[in-house]
Amino acid sequence: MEFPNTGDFLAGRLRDKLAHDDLEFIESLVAERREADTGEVLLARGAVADVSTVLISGYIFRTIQSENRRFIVGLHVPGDFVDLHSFALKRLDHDVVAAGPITYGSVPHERLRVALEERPRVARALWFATLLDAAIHRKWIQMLEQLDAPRRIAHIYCELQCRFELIGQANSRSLRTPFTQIDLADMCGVSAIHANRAVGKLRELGLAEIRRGDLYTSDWRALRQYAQFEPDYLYGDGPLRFDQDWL
Amino acid sequence: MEFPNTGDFLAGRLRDKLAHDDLEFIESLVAERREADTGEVLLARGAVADVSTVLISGYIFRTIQSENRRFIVGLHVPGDFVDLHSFALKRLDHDVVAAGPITYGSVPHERLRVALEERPRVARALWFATLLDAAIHRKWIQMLEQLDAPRRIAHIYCELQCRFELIGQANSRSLRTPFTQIDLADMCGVSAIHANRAVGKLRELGLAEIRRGDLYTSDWRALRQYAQFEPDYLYGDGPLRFDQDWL
DNA sequence: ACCGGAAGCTAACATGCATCAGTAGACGGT
DNA sequence: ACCGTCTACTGATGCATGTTAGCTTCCGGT
Repeated sequence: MEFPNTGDFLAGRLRDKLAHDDLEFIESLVAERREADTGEVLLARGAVADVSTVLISGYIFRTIQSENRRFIVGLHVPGDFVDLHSFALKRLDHDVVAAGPITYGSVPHERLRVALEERPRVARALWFATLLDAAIHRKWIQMLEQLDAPRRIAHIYCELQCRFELIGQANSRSLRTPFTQIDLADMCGVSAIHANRAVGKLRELGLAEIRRGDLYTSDWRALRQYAQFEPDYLYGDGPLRFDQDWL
Repeated sequence: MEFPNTGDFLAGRLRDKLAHDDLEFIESLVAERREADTGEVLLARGAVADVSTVLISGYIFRTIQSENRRFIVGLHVPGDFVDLHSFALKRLDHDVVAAGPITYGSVPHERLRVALEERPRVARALWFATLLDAAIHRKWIQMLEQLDAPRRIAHIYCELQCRFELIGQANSRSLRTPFTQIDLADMCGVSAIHANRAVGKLRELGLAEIRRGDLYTSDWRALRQYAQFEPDYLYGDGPLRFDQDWL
């Protein structure tokens, strides 16, 4: 799960948005590299932190815990800053949790503060990252308003695949995740049993095979069409494409 | 719909977060004051703007248009900056639309750029505003994953009431909006017919009466409890309370 | 080899919601 | 005064999803 072709471990979505020395600078912010395992809470709702976290390998959930049930309201891939807001908001409204085994880096807020003042391009890139998160949130809202359970699951995997493509880590025929069907259910807002039915339906339709979280398909295009997935909102290529030159 | 007790027309959520001269400064950014009516698109998906918009009175929807249907993915009240992202993202992934008659102010990006450089406290306040939007998005995701239609409608009104309280514009027994039942349906991801039944159910339960978008209730507490509404995520008072001193 | 727990899977029934069809009142245009 | 359109409202039917219960498979621990 390391970044290929480079020693950079955190370039992620920022890679082609920033000059090389800015990337190196961001990496130099990381004070420590750590590991965590399934279910470990990196930052709990309401807690105050003096570091922010960047995901290096694996997946991270944003979850909101209610009385009976856990809801997954966001999902992160390597290269994402997962709690930049803890810097600006002081306390987070939700939990940040490891989904499967991960490695991550810690960036002390003090270094972040200095960086934001001295490197305007870095500041903009980080702002872009939080706005991208919001765009993804909006897409999830639409997805929940519009799609039935099998399409929601397909959409989530399509989004993940696309985000991996954007950081150069996608495989063409499979997408490995440690998600259980319960995780999928909590992302889609359906019961675990129904998530199981939905997975079955995708298999039945010949669109995708999901086993132990790993998705296998021979036809991403068909899957994307079924899920009504349109990647514009990720600001990669296409009509909404983001250029750092803009700012 | 003017702000009470002051000539300030845009203090909004920022009022108690900033010193008076910072507030005056933000207001001085507004180059022009305009009006718009139901359905007018202030900023279309994919369009490039050289101004950002602050809502002065009325309501604004964030919408995503799909082939057959419109989805409302966000909602704004007076004092909100509704397209700060157009500044940083260049192009927006969704439409910004007037919900009923509104007045709004336009802030040229050039002024914004200067302001962000020269007034760090203002920059932080605006960053806070975009992060607050993201927190509201997350709550909507949870709401859609967790609640049935009547509770979703109740939750939306509770959130609005709370946001008006935070800007000092709430009435104790009623909440006026120009929303049609179709609007409510598009926010909740249900059909207009079902939105109608949901409104009927709230009336039947004696929790609230919704007529032409206006909600009347004698017991906000009961309504909040029914909708499982907990206002933490709005970063007003309470455990997550936001202090500008933090940064 | 055995056990126990977690994940995946299935069936049967109950509820939420969509869809289709249709009615009634409000409103603006002519 | 009339018409058409938009919004609110109602009933009937079918699909999507929740709930409960029970079963299997896999896997780690002893």
